[in-house]
Parts: sequence; structure tokens; C-alpha cells
Amino acid sequence: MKMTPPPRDRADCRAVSEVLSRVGDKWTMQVVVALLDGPQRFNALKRQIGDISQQMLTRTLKTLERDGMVERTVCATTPPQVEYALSALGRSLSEPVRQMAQWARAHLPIIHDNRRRYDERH
Amino acid sequence: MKMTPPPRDRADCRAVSEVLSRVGDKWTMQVVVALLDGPQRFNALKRQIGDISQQMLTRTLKTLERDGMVERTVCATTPPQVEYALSALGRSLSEPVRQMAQWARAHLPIIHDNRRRYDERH
DNA sequence: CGGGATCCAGTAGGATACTG
DNA sequence: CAGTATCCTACTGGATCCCG
Repeated sequence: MKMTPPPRDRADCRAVSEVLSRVGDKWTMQVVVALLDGPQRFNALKRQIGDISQQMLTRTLKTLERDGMVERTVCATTPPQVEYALSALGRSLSEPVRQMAQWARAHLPIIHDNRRRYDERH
Repeated sequence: MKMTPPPRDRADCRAVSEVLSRVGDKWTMQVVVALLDGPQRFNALKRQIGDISQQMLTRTLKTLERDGMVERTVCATTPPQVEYALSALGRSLSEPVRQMAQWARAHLPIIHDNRRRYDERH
């Protein structure tokens, strides 16, 4: 069986880049992580995340739904209830994200330090 | 000793988000991967990546240098020669990126399919 | 050769007000 | 409660021309 090659191919680079820029926007990861605990309704999600506007939460959830990462369930009651849940695809993303999170925790202070020193020199 | 917890903390989410959006721009990953083979000069890098403008290559390299991910070496000859090399920090990033690349390869077709179907329904 | 300086279009992010 | 509609700002990506 074939081993998965390292990402040296141009198409691979673009694929990685596409995924990183897709999930690398300001709110996507925070929404995904908030949904890891289980399904959440809109305003509960909003409260948990904190300083996100309802506009940006709506947009982020819609994009995640479009990509098939979250599933949206509407109960036609009054008041309406809408539940958002991670799909299997969305949960599977949390694995590579966990790796990236470890790297971020380990190296982000160094990066910030590098930036500070660079800016002082220029 | 303490196990590294999953990225549920708010500060962690933001750290992940920051790294993902930082390296998730259009060219950063392609430059990093191009430099994995070894140090490269500016125009060699430009030729290898292909359709990047010299403007965007300059910006991307400068940001990577500022973060301490690449090291820039100038030989004051005529014509001037400038070599770019990945630092240890830059190379260490390639590990979580490899994980992300595998996920991208495995799931990007599904995502594109999901989008297509979503757009047809709306 | 390896950039810097400008200018420009498109998109992401956000504040606010309104609605079924 | 769960959005939509509008308007605005800032940043990203890019094209072009210039420079030592």
C-alpha cells in the first residue's frame, strides 16, 4: 500500500492553504470548539463565545453548514428553536486542529517575541 | 505531570485561530513547503511557486522573517544575492501542517461536494 | 537581482437597526 | 429567538512602475 507523501506537490500545497484559510478566519475555530461539547442553540452559542456579534455568528454557522461541517435543525415552535451540531466531518477536523493547537501553545510566545524584536530593529 | 488539555479554553481557541489565520493566507504555506528542500534565492523561489507576483513573495517572506520562521541572508555582491532558509521554528511548523495536509487531501473533495449541493438547494 | 512605492479591486469583519 | 438588511472600515491580494 502507498504511503501518504509529504505535502510537496503544488496541488497539495493549495489544498492545505485552502483548508487553513477556510478554518483560519476569526471565528470558525471558536465555533467548532464550542460545539465539541454537544449541540447548541444560537444564543447559547453566542453567549459561550462571548464577544461575537450575531451577524458574524450567523455568517460563520452558515459557511460551516455549507461545507457540511455543522448540521442545522429547526423546530418550528414559537419561539423558534434552532440547534447546531457538529457533523462527523466537523468532528474529524478537530484532530488536526488539536495538533495545530499544541504547536500554537508551544510556539506562539516565541513568535510574538520574534515580532517584537523585529519591530524594534526596524 | 500534566497532560496537555484539548483546546477548549478561550485563550487556546484564539491562539489556534491566530496561527491558522496567520499561516492560512494565500502564499505562506507554499513558500514554507518550497523552502523545505533547502535554502532558495528570491527568483528561484518565485519560479518554483509559479504564479506568485514578486510583490506578494516579498510580503510573504518579510512576514515569515518577522515571525522568525525564515532567515534572510544577504551577500553584498553585484548583482546582490539574497538567500532565504527555514529556521527551526519554520521547520517545526511543517509537522502539524503535515497532519492538516492529510486531512485536506482526505476531506477536501467532500467539502467541495457539500458546497456544490448546498448551492444547488439555495 | 531583489526588491520598494503606488494605486486599485475585492473581501472579511463589524455596528446597528429591523423582522417573523 | 434567530435571524436579515444596510452601511461602513480595514485588510488582502494584485498590477505596474521604479530603484540600487
